[in-house]
Amino acid sequence: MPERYDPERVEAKWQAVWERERAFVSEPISRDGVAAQVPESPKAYVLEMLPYPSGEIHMGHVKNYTMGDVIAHVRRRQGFRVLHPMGYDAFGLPAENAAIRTGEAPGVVTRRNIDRIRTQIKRMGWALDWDTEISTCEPDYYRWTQWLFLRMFEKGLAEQRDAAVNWCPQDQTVLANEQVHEGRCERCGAQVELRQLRQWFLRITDYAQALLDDMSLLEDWPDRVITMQRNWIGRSEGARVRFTVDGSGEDLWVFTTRPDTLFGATFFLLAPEHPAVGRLVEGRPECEEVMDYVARAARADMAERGAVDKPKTGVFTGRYVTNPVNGEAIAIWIADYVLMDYGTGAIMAVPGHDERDFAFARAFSLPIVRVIAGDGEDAQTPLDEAYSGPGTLVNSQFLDTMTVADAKKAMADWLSGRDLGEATIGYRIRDWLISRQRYWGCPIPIVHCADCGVVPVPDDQLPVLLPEVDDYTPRGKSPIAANRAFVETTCPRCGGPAKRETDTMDTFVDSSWYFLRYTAPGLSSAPFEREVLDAWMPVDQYIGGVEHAVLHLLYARFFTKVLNDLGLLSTREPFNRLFTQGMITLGGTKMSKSKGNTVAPDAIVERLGADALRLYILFLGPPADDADWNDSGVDGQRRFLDRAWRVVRAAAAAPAGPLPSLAELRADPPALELARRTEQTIAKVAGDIDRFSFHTAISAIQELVNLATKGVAEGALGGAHGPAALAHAARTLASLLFVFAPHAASECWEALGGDRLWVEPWPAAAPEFLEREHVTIVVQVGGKVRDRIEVAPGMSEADLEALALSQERVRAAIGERQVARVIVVPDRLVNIVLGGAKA
RNA sequence: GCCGGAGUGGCGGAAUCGGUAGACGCGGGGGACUUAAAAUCCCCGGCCUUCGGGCAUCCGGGUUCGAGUCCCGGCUCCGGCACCA
Repeated sequence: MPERYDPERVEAKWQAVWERERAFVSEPISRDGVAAQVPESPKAYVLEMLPYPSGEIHMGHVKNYTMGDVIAHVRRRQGFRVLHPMGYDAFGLPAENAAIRTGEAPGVVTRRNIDRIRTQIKRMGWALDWDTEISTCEPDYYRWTQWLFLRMFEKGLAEQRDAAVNWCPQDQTVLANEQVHEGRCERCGAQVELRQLRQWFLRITDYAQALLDDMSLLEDWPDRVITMQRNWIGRSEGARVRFTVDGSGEDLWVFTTRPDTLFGATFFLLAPEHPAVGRLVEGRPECEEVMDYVARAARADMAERGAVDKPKTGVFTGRYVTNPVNGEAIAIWIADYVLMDYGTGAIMAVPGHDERDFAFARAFSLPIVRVIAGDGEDAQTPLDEAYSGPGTLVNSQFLDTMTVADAKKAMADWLSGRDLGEATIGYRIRDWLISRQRYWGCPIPIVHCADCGVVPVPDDQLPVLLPEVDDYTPRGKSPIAANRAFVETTCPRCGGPAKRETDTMDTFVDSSWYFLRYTAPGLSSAPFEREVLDAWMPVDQYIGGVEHAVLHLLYARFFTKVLNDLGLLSTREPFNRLFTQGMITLGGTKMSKSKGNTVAPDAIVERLGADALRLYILFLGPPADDADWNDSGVDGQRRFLDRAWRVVRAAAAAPAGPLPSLAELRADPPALELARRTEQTIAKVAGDIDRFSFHTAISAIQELVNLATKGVAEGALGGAHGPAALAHAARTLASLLFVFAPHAASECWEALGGDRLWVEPWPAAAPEFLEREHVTIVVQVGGKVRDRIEVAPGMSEADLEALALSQERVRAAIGERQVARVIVVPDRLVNIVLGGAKA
């Protein structure tokens, strides 16, 4: 064994061994022409979110994949069959934007980037099954994305419809609701506009309740992700109420969570985008002013329009609706604070009990009526602000004197009895808009025929290949629309001339099912096989960034439920346990290439090795928290590997047999101490990894190394059993360290005479060594620590009390005062509670 | 505004069930080895102190023999959503 640890040589050596011996392949995997056999052993599907192949891995990837690697290694050595795959989320805007700049095809850019990122991933030494590698931009993958889209189309879950949608003027494409933050495109930051367009949607709203209900099936997800999804789905209980327009008799429906306040509805509001607006004002004197307001609302960007503190604006239509409960005619106004995409786009305004309606009523001098009386209020108490607290109904005929809760129910019953409405549930979540007017994505497998309408491409004509184009610049429609050979086709149904759909799919569609394809990479007959899929799903441990809480993590849950309903797989939820990691920052701010404040993993690996980086990234702190990068911290982990190496080297230089029994070791206290610490470390590391406390697991290994180092340096391990204890400590050290620093540990293991550490059973602590020889009893007087005494474990309470009271320092602390009580916690402490002065 | 989370040395953090606050690491100081340096190893590092001890886990209360940990009230910071009827 060389005197110095050389990471460059050692890491290259073991990476070559793993590749040559195909150390981390999984079974079963579906392959063409091969019948898969499901082994008996329990399974562990360990998955990290797949990377976008930008060409460079970053510290977030290092953290993500290293955590997964630890779990996968431990599970494998615990006897599980493990699936730990890797792939690339390869469609998307960055490659396309690069293509627009350079003229190079996105596919060329992407495949080159994949080659680069694969090299970097391999250099980290993660135990991945490279046989299952997938890339979402390849036809053998997106063929099945199209196939799944068609299954949804058949079930009415994919549909094309006109809607007011988010348009990003920078990226020249529509966006899903989930991809807009504070009125801005989450990708480029441009202010999003609303446009009325015909687009493809997946009906995720059909699954809103299931997405809430099935949260109970999840074994371990972070609270905040659950909360974010719950808020995003935004369930609220209320009622639908039908109002009828005076004159035309047209029905306008509203959704309200407060049907109890219906007698307080003094006016009626429509969103500017509401389809009834044009009809209402057509040919009326208000028409011009109303259409002008509508046009202005359409131009305003979403962030501005949505500002909470913005003064209320609106315009009167000159029309009225009848309030169904009291027959009153109330004015219809248009107001931009009413949103077309929530509820029905129309609301009954109850200014007495809704803050926004109150502000609107004040701004336009509309009537305000009290229908709820809070504590100490009655029907006449004036309202200087909207009251939304608890109380009893007033000015509300048959609801008067009821509580709010009772009145909600009574009104819902009253409405449904007269066919004027019903209790219903509203959701905030909107259908998932998946069409994109961009090039580098999965083509939507649909043909538009003048005679047959929207026609799905038959399965046997898949994949619809993404065609070559000359210019990737988006101009409001997908660049592939310019390729006539692609667009002009024949209708699969009638054989007549037809045009292909030219929108591509949101890349989040690609990543909504990739974790299923890992069980059948390259299978040409189906996206996956149910038997093999069921042998792996659900993912046992999923790890990734929290930024996907209401994007990928919601979409993947939706897909899984749809596929379950289609009978394609058995599980209702894709990810049984989820861990969301914190960011690695530099100087407290997010690392970003554009700001130039990044630390490249490559450079660290080159200087100190992958193992030091892997250790450091996990040692930084609790992995769920953000953590700040510190160069000298990695140096510290490199030094730790050197210390571990020296301990192993000392052990290898003095070969010894197995660890003697506890009884034999008692004759050699330094050896016994090391043996005990070794077993304690085994117990602690396993427990810490189970609770994702990698940094304390590494600390424990460091403590073991420190103790062994000290023993070697001081020559304390020269006794009868010293060499055996040292050898045992060194072997255990390598065994535990392996899951964090697999290269160095494999080399150490080999030097100690071991073979293939990655298949070596995970160590179990010998219980007899975990029992302590003696325990420190803390002696408190009046709750303050006054002394510490060493005793054998298991000493009786009476003996402990007597011993504590006999201590000189304790007696001094008690002084002249009286002992009122003595609390004894066996093996831990004695607390002497004092009363007053001695009589 | 609503929802979620967090406040512990110079720094990252530990204390898993209410029982020794500060493990492990970084940085700092001292020592050994060396002609010297690097590397390595060892030791010391919360604050105050009349050297008895006193005070210390964001602040103020409370429960308890005992609180970083539990309860109530505040402050600060981070994240998510936000005119959602």
